[in-house]
Amino acid sequence: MGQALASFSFGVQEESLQTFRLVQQFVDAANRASTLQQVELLLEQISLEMGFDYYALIHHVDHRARNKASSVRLENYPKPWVEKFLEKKMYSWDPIHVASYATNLAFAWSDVPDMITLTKRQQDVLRSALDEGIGDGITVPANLPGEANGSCSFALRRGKTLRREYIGAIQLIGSFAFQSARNLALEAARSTATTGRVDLSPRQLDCVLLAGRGKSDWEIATILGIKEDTVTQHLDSARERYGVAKRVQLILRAVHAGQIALTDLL
Amino acid sequence: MGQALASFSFGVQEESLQTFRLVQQFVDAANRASTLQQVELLLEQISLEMGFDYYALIHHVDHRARNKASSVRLENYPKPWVEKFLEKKMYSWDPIHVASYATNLAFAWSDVPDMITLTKRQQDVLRSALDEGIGDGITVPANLPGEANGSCSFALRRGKTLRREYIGAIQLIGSFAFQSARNLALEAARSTATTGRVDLSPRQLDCVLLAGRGKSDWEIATILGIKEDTVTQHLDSARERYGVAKRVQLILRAVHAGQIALTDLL
DNA sequence: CTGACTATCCCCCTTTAGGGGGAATGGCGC
DNA sequence: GCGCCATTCCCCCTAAAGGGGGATAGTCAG
Repeated sequence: MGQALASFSFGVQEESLQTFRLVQQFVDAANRASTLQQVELLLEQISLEMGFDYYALIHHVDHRARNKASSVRLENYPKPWVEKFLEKKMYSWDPIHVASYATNLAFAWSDVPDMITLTKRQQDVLRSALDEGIGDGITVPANLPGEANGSCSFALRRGKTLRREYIGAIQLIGSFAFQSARNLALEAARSTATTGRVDLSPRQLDCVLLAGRGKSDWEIATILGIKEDTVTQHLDSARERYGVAKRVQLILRAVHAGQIALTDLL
Repeated sequence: MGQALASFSFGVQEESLQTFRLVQQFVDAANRASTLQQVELLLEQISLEMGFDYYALIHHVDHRARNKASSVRLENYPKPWVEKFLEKKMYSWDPIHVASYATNLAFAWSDVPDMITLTKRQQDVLRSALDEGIGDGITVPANLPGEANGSCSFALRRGKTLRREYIGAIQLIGSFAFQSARNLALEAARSTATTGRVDLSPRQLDCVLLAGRGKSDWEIATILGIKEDTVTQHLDSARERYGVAKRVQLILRAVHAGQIALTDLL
């Protein structure tokens, strides 16, 4: 497996200032957007201005099955391709998506073979996309711990040659676009469900932290130097506070509430 | 809890081209760097050029305990602060770090209270940093699924006022710097240990998702319309893939790897 | 002082998870 | 075709989690 060849540019010298202004305008507009439709319109405009045919700002999840409130999908790919994509559940192993888990930087699709080792199935995906008229493109990763992975891509129709000059600009545009869309989706999701903030006691936190690391009640008791029943009691009352019945839910609620960090449990 | 106020700028109009060239130069140099020492030197130079006193390009892990090969720590914070930071294991719940899990964009430290709800302990951290002479700063998140979270920060001495004009430039500089450092560290670590990305099968994902919502094996079986033993089997093999023994750890690994979203489980 | 909360410990019980074995089917890659 | 993997199902057993019921002692605010 090779490494992502970090490349960067804002366009040739005489164009760079102009490109920069394009980015500035996009970011300002994205920050002002109050609906996902507005963000999508901005994506459409900017992709045209930069000479792209397709855009895709998506969370890598099953958009048919999940609660759509918290996951975003803004794209203008050919419908048959989208159908096939969802049908085969490609979102979890599509080579472009997998490559986006290997870097924080924007990358050209034609560089993907240098970034990850492609399985035959993944090579088929690239060919399959080509058949649907999708050529080369650029993808900006958008991964947040504890959230579904996502990305913002811009692509060309088959046969067109990718201009890499704007990859620096696209890095910024993609990042800001995704954040804007994500915030709007989260806002919409938040309005439905209100979650009151609950804090755990220090000792409860100790137990929850260790439970989150996969320790059993007995192990936690041994580590903390108290009886197993006491640990059980702490975890019982912690679950009661969050109003959940299972250990798994307790840990996830504590992580979501910021009481413990996901990285502290791994 | 408010939302991150995405802001962007390359500096005032007459300075923007100059700032852009600074970014371009940094990125070019970062791409050419062949050792972590070179990257650190670049960080030192660029932080000076942009008027910062401190830089910190770090993975959010225990740098004393873990295998240092794959985790990066380049920083010039005051030694007492670093000592205290590691001593109290702040890397896992430091408010700046936690805030960096909520966005992909560079953010000012003074905006953190608008991004996440600070616990009392986290407020103490900010005061404690101030006591050590560390004032405001800007952090660029660097989170990759399946890897330790990280970030690249630039900070000022206490009392100085943060100039937000360069936050767009810093977004790029931080991202490229981190990727460069990460690649170099990985290259060095690749010889010893290989940490491959692990994917779950579609059916395993179905089971893990429901298990993460607190369902029992029997309930999952009923929902999916298969036998309980099959569900157990899927969860067994899923746990085996991640090399973990407990259900809780399985869910957390899947969440951290971006296979399922935390918000889909609550 | 009293009531609320915390932390500690003890008992009972049922359900669930985890650790061992197996086996049959179908798809895909080499 | 052969091997690997995903998916489905079956058996065994022990360990752990969850749902009840208690008790004692300390802190802290009203």
